[in-house]
Amino acid sequence: MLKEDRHNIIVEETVTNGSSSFQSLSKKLAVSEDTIRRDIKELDNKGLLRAVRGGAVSVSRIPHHYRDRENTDIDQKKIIAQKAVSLIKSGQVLFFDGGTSVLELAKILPLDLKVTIITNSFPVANAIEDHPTAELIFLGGKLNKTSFSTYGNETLQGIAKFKVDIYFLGICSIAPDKLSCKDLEEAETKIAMMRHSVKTVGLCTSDKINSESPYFVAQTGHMHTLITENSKGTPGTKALARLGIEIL
Amino acid sequence: MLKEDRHNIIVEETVTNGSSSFQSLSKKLAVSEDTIRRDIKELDNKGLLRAVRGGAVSVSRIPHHYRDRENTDIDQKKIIAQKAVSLIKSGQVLFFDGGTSVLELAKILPLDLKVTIITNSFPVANAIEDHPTAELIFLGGKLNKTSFSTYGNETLQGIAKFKVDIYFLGICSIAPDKLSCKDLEEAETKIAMMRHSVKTVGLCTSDKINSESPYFVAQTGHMHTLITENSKGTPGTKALARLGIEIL
DNA sequence: AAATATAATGCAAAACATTGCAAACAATAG
DNA sequence: CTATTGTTTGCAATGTTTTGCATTATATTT
Repeated sequence: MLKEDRHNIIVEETVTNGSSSFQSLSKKLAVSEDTIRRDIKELDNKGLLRAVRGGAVSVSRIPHHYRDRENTDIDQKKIIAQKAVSLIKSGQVLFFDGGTSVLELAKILPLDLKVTIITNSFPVANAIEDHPTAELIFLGGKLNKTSFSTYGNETLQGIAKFKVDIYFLGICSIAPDKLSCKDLEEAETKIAMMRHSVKTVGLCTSDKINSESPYFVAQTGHMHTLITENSKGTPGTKALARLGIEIL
Repeated sequence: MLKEDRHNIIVEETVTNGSSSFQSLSKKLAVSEDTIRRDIKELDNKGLLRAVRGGAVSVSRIPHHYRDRENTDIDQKKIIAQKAVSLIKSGQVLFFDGGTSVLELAKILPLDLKVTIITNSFPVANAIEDHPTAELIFLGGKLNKTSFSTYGNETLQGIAKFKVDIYFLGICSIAPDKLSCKDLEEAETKIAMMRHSVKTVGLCTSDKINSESPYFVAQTGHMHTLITENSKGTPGTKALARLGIEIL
C-alpha cells in the first residue's frame, strides 16, 4: 500500500468518525503505531486533521461553542427542519437567519431545489456551499464572533434591498404576545428580515414557548407560521393558534 | 508492446484504482520497475497523474477544489505569509482577498495586532473568527462555490465604501506587464480592492511568475510590493523590480 | 508523588529513488 | 549492407526515505 493511500484512509476515517486512534488505524492499516503517529503529524502540518493525544480529530471550520449549541436538541431540530422544507418551492427567494434550527433546514435542503438563499450566518453559508443548485447571497457586515453571523448597518441595508418569499426565523424566545432575543443587533436583523419578506415562518423547539429575552423583536401576530417538533398541540401553541398563527 | 500502450494502461489503472504501485504495474506489464518509474515520471510531467513514493496517484482529485488548493505549496505560502505579516501595523485597515497565500497570512496574524480586516473570503473570515483582537468586516454578495468568496455588484459596492491602508492581493498569474486571473468576477473584485487601497501588496508563489490567465486585472506597475517565497532574485523578479516594484 | 500511559528521539534495517552505464533496438543516411 | 545516431530498457552502485523497535522524555491518572 502506498503512503498516499494510507494518508487518504486516515483522513477519511478521521473525518467520517470525527476522530481516530493510533491503535485502530494501526490495526486497520497493518503498520506500527509509530508510523500512524508520524502520518498524523504530517497530515496535521498540512491542516487536514488535528493530531491529539492518542490519535487525531477532524478539523471543523465551526468552533466548539457554536457546535455544542448546534447539537443540542438535534432530533427535535431535524423534525422541525423536515416540516419547514415542505413549505419551500423551487424558484423562491428565502431569508435564513442565524438560528440553529434554521441551520438544520439549510443542511437538509433537497438537492434538486433551485432556490436563492439570503443569509447573514456563516454556518448556513457553509451548509449551502455544498448544495449543487441553491444560490447563496451573503449579507455583509461586522462579524459577531459568538453567533458567527454579520450585523450592523451594512447588514440591515443589505436586507432592505430585497423582498423575499419566506423568512425562516430562528426563535430565541416566544411569549404569547411577543418574540424576543438575547442580543440587540440580532433583534435588529430579525426585524429587518421580517419587514422585507412576504411571509415569516418561525422555527422553535417547544421548550422556548412561553419564555422571554431582553430584546424585543416583534408582536407574535406578525409571524404567519410557527413550526415546532410537537405535532399535537400544547397549551402554548393553542394560545398562539387563536392569534391566527398557523401551527405546524 | 508499445510505450504508448503501456502509458495508456498505467494511466487507466491509476485512475480507476485511485492509485497504482511500481510493483503491480511491473508485474502486469512485464517490464522492470525502473521502466515503470520512468513512465510515471513522464506522465507526471504531462499532468496525467501524480508520481508519489512507490507509484502514482490519480490526479482527478487534486487541486481544483478550494480545500485541496489550500494545502498545496503550503510551506512556500507560510514563508510568504511570514514576510507579509511584517508589513502590518496595529490600527491599520486591510483588504484580504480570496487567495490561498492570503489565507495563510490570516492564519498567522499575531494575536496582539489590532487591525480591521475587510474580506470577501469565507476561509479568511473563518481564520479571523478565532483572532482575539482583529475586527472583521465581511463583504456581502453572491457566493462563488469554487473559491468560497463573494462577488458581484453587492461586493463591489461594499469595497467602494472604504479606502484601506494595504490590500493583500493573491496573485493567480503574473506576466512582466500584467496581472491576470481565471475568473471574471474575481478580476472585478481585485480591481476594486486595488482602487480602494493606498498600497497593494501581491502574494505569489514563484511558479506563477511569467504565467497568464484569461481575465485582466491590472498593469503590473500598479502593484507596490511583490512577495514570493524565493528571497534571492530570479530573472522574473528582477524584471519586475526594474518596473519599480519592491520585491520581498 | 508514584505509577501508568502516551509521545518524542535515535538508530539500524529495509524499501525505495537516482544516477550512470551498457546492451538492445530502431531509424536514417551513406 | 553498414555505420551512425538516438531511444529505450535493465542492471548495479549510491543516496534518500520510511519504518519498527528500543530508549528516553513527557503527560495523565491515581
